[in-house]
Amino acid sequence: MTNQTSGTSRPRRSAKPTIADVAALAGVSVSAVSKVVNGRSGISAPTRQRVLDAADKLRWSPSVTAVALRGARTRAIGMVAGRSSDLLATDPHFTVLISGIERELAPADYGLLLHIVGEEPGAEERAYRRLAAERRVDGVILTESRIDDPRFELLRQLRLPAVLVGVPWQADPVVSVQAAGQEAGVRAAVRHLVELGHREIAYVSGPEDRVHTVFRRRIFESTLAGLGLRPGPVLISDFSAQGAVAATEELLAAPAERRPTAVLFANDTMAVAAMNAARRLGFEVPRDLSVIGYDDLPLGEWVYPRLTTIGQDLFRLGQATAAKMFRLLDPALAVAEPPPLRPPELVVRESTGPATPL
Amino acid sequence: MTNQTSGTSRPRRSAKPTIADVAALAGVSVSAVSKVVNGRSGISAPTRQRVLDAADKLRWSPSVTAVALRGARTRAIGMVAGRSSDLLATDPHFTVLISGIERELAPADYGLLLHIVGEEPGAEERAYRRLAAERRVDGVILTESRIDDPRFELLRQLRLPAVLVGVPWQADPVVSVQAAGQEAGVRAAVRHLVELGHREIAYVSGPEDRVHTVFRRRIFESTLAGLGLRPGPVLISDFSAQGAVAATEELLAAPAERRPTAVLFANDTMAVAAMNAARRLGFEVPRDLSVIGYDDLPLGEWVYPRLTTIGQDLFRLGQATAAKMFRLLDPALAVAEPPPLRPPELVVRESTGPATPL
DNA sequence: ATGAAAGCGCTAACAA
DNA sequence: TTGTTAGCGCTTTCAT
Repeated sequence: MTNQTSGTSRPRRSAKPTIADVAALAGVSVSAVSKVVNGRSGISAPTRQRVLDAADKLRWSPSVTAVALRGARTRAIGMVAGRSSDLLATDPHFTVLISGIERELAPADYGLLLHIVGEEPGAEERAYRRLAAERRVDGVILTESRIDDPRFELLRQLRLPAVLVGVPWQADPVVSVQAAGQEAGVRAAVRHLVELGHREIAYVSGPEDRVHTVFRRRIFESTLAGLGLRPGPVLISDFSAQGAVAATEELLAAPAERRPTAVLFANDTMAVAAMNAARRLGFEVPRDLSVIGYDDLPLGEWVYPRLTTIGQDLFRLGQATAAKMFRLLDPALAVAEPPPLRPPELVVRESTGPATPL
Repeated sequence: MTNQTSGTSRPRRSAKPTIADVAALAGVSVSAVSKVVNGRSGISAPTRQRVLDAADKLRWSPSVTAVALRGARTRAIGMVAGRSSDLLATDPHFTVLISGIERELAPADYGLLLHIVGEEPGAEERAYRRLAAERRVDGVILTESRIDDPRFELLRQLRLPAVLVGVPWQADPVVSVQAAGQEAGVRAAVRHLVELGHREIAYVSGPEDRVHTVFRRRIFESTLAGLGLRPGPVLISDFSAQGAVAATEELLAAPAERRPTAVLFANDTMAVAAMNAARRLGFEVPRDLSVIGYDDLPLGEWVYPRLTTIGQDLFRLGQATAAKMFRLLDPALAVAEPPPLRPPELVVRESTGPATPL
């Protein structure tokens, strides 16, 4: 009765049930159970039902660990965020993206394994190497495409399936996800400002090694050129609020005739920080300075004045990315086609207004 | 030569190396390799070195999957966020906390498996059940303690080690992490306002089923009572910016003699949204209304006016939580003692000022 | 000090 | 249709 001898029989103590317990309870073999849970053929209806009942009763579901070891999927996707936590805290960009990814992963019973590494050189590479060596994930999602991104080669070498969120640089050998017509947003923003009479328009960009940053700056310049205008000052900043404040101070310190009357920022957080900095310097938005952000985060709705921004649906972008990953790993995983991506578009609110003549 | 017969020998194709490859290269047995990587005794120095070299050369590290199956750790901690993604996007609270957790997990080679589930009833429970049934994680971190939190019983039943971030309700049977002296923050904030001459002080709290919310409201009320004052209006809101805006509109709509001259909010995001809402209604902060937030997120530094808030070091709280989890799972994992937690303290900036006499 | 071998829970070939 | 069994990569007795 109180025996605990080896594999004698079924009365397990109280540990987690295994496939063997289910098989025993259903009175079938383990392989029968396996076939049922994996939807393989060659199982009679009554048997299937008995297995299902047993599994249900025992609250059993296959151990991902064992399945993974067996060579199949780990049912996890990795993501390495190489940003300082401070930046992460300021800019919800990532959070929204991750939420979108999750929304797609969850129904497929996939998890997201997150690694937030600092910006120390090598930290990111180490994280990917470990993910691969330990066979922890089926693939990784990359964000913030970089020019000549070293991660692509690394991942190829590591044989880790990867999907990039956003704009690839040249013919980068990694699957990427983005809406067509990326240039629409910045283009519309510039036109909007020009229509409002602005002639001296500044651009505050993120670090120059980021693809999207460079890409957008080029659109900015070419749109202006197409309108026969010359671009105002272009400042390279980081993505931080402090960076935006510093840039704003610099821009507004210029003599009035060279001072920009409008600024485009690389993200909403920077734009909002800039509005506040401007006000602190005695400039009123949008009367003295028009400001445009990027991303259309909820933030923009409740600041004062409400932020005019270039909207992209990051949540949906996350979804699409995860879906692409599924298609890459195993088309059977991609249940439903996610909603299509829309190009970024200008959301006009209150932070832009007519240029005030000097 | 071109054989691919079974376990004949070593010339693996190009797949990931296994412990056997390392053993072969080092000319030892697999168990020797295992002992070396696990720091077991009974290995001579030269052997250890040969193994290390071989592992290094092959860029091998143990498969977490196999280790986990073997019954040891999965080297992953789970976290289920039961918030709408919109709230997540607005309030970086979570992000900072997660960064802190990560900082502690990473050196121990632990990953964070994140599940963002919506607010549909049952979604959260399902997520935990799956985490447990699939044996995906060694333990879970819980946030946002709730009154009579059903998760504790669930997790106990699931035999899933859990650590709670923040204030437990009564004698909840879950390990929890928080700094001593939680009441210090709100208490100092109330005193600060009273010293500035405010007598009609409002409180806008989060949902009433949250422990920290109720806890803070009580401190608010008791501090005021201790000062011989009666609390102003207490509004129950959600944690959203919209909620804060609505609450502010309600508060400011009151006739002047009953209108609060200061408000405490449940978090920084709400406070900032409220400042903007007030301005939109023609009230200037802090002249007409003093505003205090909670958390001390970076946001508060660059809004205008700069936000007075109750600071708690969420990053460090995350670290401490992960450390506690390690201690719970296996004291050997807890490498260094994390820095001690400090009680929340008032950070006075620009959003609070003297009460303007009627 | 070192190695052989038995599983951990599962899947998939192969038998029956 | 059903069951038996050999591993997946690793750790851990138990021999040697």
